[in-house]
Amino acid sequence: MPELPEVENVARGLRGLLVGRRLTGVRALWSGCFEPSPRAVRAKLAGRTLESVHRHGKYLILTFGDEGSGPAHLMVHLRMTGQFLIDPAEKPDRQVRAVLDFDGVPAHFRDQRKFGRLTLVEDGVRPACMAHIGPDMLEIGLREWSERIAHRRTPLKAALLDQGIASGIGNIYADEALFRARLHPLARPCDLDAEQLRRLHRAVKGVLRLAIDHGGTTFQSFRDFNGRPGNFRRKLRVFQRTGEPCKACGTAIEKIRVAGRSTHFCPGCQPAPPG
DNA sequence: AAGATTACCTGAAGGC
DNA sequence: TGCCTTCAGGTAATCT
Repeated sequence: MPELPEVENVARGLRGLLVGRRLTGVRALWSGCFEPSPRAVRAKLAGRTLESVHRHGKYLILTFGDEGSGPAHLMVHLRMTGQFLIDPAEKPDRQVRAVLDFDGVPAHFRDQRKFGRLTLVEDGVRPACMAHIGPDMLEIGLREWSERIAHRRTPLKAALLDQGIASGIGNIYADEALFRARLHPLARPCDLDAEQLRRLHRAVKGVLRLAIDHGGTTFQSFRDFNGRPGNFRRKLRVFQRTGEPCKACGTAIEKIRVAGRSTHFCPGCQPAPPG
């Protein structure tokens, strides 16, 4: 389940191995992952050189140069199960949806559940799928973040997952950040004082940075560009630890449902909000 | 208007 | 063994 730390690791891999190479082939094994179509992506990008790889929230932005018309971009969202495997030893398996060839180096876009998308974006056009996306969670400062979240009445868990407030947090790191900030997932942003907001902002950024350093979290499907799993899993304090003792206080971790998502917390460290 | 629900998909896991 | 149901989570669209 790629969230910001996993996507950041993918971005670093693509950047290190593919920038400066020419996109020599675009093969669709499942055409549905290309927007608007494999044909359009091929027509616009084939033959051009990958100039940069950026990340914004959970999006990857591949920018291609050469050609008089100015740069063009391929925006990638891995959604739930997407991965990029660079120069894999094996041929594409049944879950590989696209192969991008970079001067003989194949990049397999693999995605079990077909939710991921590779979207062609013309330069200067703000793509529709980015229109509602807020600032990247690693870039946003306490003041701006507070302005965007502090008036919300929805549960904290839902607010953290709202990509319009700040982008990059998913289910795993939302739970982990709330634990580290000692805040209950059902507490409301509008009820937090300045100190609690500061603590949460710090906890979110801290857990994201730590996870990046550990190569992300792997449950079933996340792999880095070499096919290696991330090893942040052993650092998790609450996520998928239902019934196990809290590492801080020993209380059994509980699982509830918030905003339609499974939510893990420690009742001892994260006391219920009043009401 | 914001919160909740469903659709999009596939595969793993659990129940019987 | 095997069929059936449930669950997993990111996001857009649809409903309340």
